[in-house]
Amino acid sequence: MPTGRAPEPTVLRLSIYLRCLRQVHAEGLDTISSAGIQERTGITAGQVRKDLSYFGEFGKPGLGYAVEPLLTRLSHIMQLDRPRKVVIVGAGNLGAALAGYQGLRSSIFSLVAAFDNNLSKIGRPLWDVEIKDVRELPRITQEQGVEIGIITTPAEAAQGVAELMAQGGIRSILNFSPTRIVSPQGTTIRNVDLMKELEVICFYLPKP
Amino acid sequence: MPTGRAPEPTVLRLSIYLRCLRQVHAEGLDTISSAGIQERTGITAGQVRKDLSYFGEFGKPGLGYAVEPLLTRLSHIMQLDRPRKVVIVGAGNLGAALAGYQGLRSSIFSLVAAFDNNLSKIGRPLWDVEIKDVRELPRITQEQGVEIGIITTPAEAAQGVAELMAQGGIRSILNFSPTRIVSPQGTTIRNVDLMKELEVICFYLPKP
DNA sequence: TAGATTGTTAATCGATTAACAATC
DNA sequence: TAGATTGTTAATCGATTAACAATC
Repeated sequence: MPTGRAPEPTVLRLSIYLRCLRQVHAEGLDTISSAGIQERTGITAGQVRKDLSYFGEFGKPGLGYAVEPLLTRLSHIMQLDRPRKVVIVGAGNLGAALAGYQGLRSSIFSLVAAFDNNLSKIGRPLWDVEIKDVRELPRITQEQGVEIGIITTPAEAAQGVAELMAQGGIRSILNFSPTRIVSPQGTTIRNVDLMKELEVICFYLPKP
Repeated sequence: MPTGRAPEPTVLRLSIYLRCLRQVHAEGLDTISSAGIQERTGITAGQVRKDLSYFGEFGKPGLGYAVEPLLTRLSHIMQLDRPRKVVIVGAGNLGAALAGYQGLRSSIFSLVAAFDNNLSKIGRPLWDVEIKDVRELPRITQEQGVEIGIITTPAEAAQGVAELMAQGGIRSILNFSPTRIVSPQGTTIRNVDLMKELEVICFYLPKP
């Protein structure tokens, strides 16, 4: 029986299970055991069962988990069962690369606009969307019901953009700028810091 | 006195301290307390002291930490005190965006080549480097003493690329492809999974 | 010196692992 | 049924926080 809240590491793993299950499903299997998930993800079978148990009882002793129902349940738990609108702010190289992702044109996510503050970019197309003036962000996201914002601006602009996003009704932000953002009231932020990752792998370089 | 090994979360924070110290140094301060670091990073003062204590005693009671010496010491601990050569494999949108990063043309990192397996890309320039045939990777990285590899290929190619990198003497890999790589013997891999991050923020969207 | 701040120890908190009774 | 595998409990492990004596 699901007791309190699931720990964050569990949530991260949930998305790994989801990817694993999609693949297993595509392969046509309709059942998988926690041991099978371990084999494919490297996450131990006990951990898998523990993680899932935060959300309910999905398996049958002796049989394992029915792939498709579990996929459906986990998608629902992760709130990936209805389309989410996304905007990207910062139409530089990284913003453009992310805007091109097929994953942002899927049944789960749809990219509705990109924004920049650079006049020479505003009005131009970026893949299949238009680059808009960032000052229009709150209005546009409000009108369209955008729920997710991706920040790919330089560090200096990030905090201001986060606040515009909050104004525009966005509640979840993925921040790629190399700076700490103070979460506007009511928003969740996840940070992806590419230079930090690069520095961290240096630490793990073999010591001379 | 530094006892055993530092936990991984500590290493991640080290790179945050480093960024903070660089900024503080640029502002011309020459001393900072753990409380000052807390103010700028959000990491509690006690945590800061604990983290640093895994590596030595860097502060003076009553005074705090001398910024420049600490910067030097931490850079050394993180192995960021001499230049590291980097290659990128996968010259798609993301690879191109990362290859354009100024941080890869710094005193810490230098990008020496990009690789792809697509004949129409091989031989073309990508920013200031040339796109080479991925089959040449082991030879080139070996010759040039490349230590870090960045993978921005599709999932299917990632494992093979990691093995080529290992052959070429690369010991640390940053993997952006959405798949689990089994580390070749002697290599460390860090994974950055953009679609996963996007899925995870959906979990934290306000529940209806 | 007195005030400030470190480094470290002990207490707490949280997550992972091991193990097994329940059950398909 | 017998074998397999779940969900869960208890034990372990590891990281964070609180607190304070040492000391600049």
